[in-house]
Amino acid sequence: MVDIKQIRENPQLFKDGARAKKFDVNIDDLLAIDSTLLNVKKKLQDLTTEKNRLGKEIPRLAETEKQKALKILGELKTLEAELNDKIKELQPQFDALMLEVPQPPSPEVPFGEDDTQNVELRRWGAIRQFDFEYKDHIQLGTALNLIDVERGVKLAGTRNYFLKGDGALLHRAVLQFALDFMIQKGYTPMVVPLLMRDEAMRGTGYYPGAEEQTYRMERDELNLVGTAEVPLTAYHSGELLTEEMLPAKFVAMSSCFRREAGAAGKDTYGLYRIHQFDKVEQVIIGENDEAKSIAYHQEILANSEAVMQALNLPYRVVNVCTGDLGRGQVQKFDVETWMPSRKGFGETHSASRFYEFQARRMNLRYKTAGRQNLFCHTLNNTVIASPRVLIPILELYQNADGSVTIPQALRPYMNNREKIEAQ
RNA sequence: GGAGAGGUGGCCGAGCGGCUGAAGGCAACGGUUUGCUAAACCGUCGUACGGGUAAAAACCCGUACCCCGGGUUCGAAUCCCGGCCUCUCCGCCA
Repeated sequence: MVDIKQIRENPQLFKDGARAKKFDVNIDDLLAIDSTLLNVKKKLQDLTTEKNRLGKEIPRLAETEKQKALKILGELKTLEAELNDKIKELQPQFDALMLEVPQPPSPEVPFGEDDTQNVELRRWGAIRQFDFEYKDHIQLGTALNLIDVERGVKLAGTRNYFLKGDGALLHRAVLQFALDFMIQKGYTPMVVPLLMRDEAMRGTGYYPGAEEQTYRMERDELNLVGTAEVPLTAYHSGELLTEEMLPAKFVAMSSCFRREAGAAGKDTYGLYRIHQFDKVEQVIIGENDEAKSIAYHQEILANSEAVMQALNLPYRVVNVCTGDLGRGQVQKFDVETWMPSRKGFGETHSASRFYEFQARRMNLRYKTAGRQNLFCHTLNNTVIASPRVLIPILELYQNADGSVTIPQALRPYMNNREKIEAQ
């Protein structure tokens, strides 16, 4: 959520921001409701002042005076009810609109329509040239008995899969490696609940908007998270932290669930777009300071790059353009990893910073040394998501004989083996 | 699932329908003392919104807020109803 005062002062900034991000929200309507609401509230306040004043006199008045005062109070009460009705009508409209207003993007963000207009910032690693006919991850996974999509679909429908044998081990290895890496960087490891109340979904900015993308336990009014970002970011929601607690750095490994509604027919092959996967996620809850936020953003991006470099996977970093930004994001860097079967880079990481956007929604604040209460800044990024990252690992580490070399960094997690071979 | 208890400020915890924005304690902040730290003592110390003076810091006035929403009342933290949440005991289960 953004600050209504800032909208009042500079509505154009928010109009432009919404348009660039391709969100449809009527700032003029919002401001009109805001000013009416403000006006009604002021009237109500004046009226209440008068009511309170009169009420306090009552016990001290003589009988006739008292009756007179009571009569006036009665009239004031009818007026008060009218004003209250007006507020009850407008306040929900105001609140709903406020949840819709996007955070304006940083000036660093390139203007663009969609992900094709994201701007590449840098590349790392050499893209492997094959001197034999390479297989894609499904072919490899089937031949080596690592992946079973057919039975996943039989039991759970499309976009489901089993990982099996070394496939299951490789999946665990890459996640554990990433988690250990982050712990060593000083991030606090967390095991988090995956069924979240609507409040947490709203607080992180997923609701309203991502309801269709979310599996929901209707009976219990709980939502299966699409990322550990939700529990980690909302962990301190509603709290007043002290400045010494910041920055709070968390890392969690969790399963993630996504309905992929609206993606029908897209990326239907393989393990790229699936309903359930596991992810190690990093979250920073920081001070209300843009320079610090930007530094943290670089930090979480560097963490993910370090993991990819340790795995020796070629990737590029893109500066995500305005049209591809979420409602709350100020700026987002995606890490895209080379995937031979896609003949291109596929998104494997997404590093976002939000400034106060999420913290405002969840009332996440801290007290400064100067004893001022400020909203925190929040950021998050993928550390590793699997099985998506198994795509480049399997495909890039494959050998002409059909075996797959285990990346050096993962060998300690795979009983120090060097290769995955057909049994 | 059955029975009961409870939700008050950063935290703990009192609270008679008007004198309570809320006792007391802890924490925090400022100061005195002290070679330093600690202790002791004195003082300050909720949030949001609106209005006023102001460049700002700050200050003043008002309103709201003691889980949420309704109600009773001239007046509600306090009484009534509904909801949400937490805890304890029993049962069941991992």
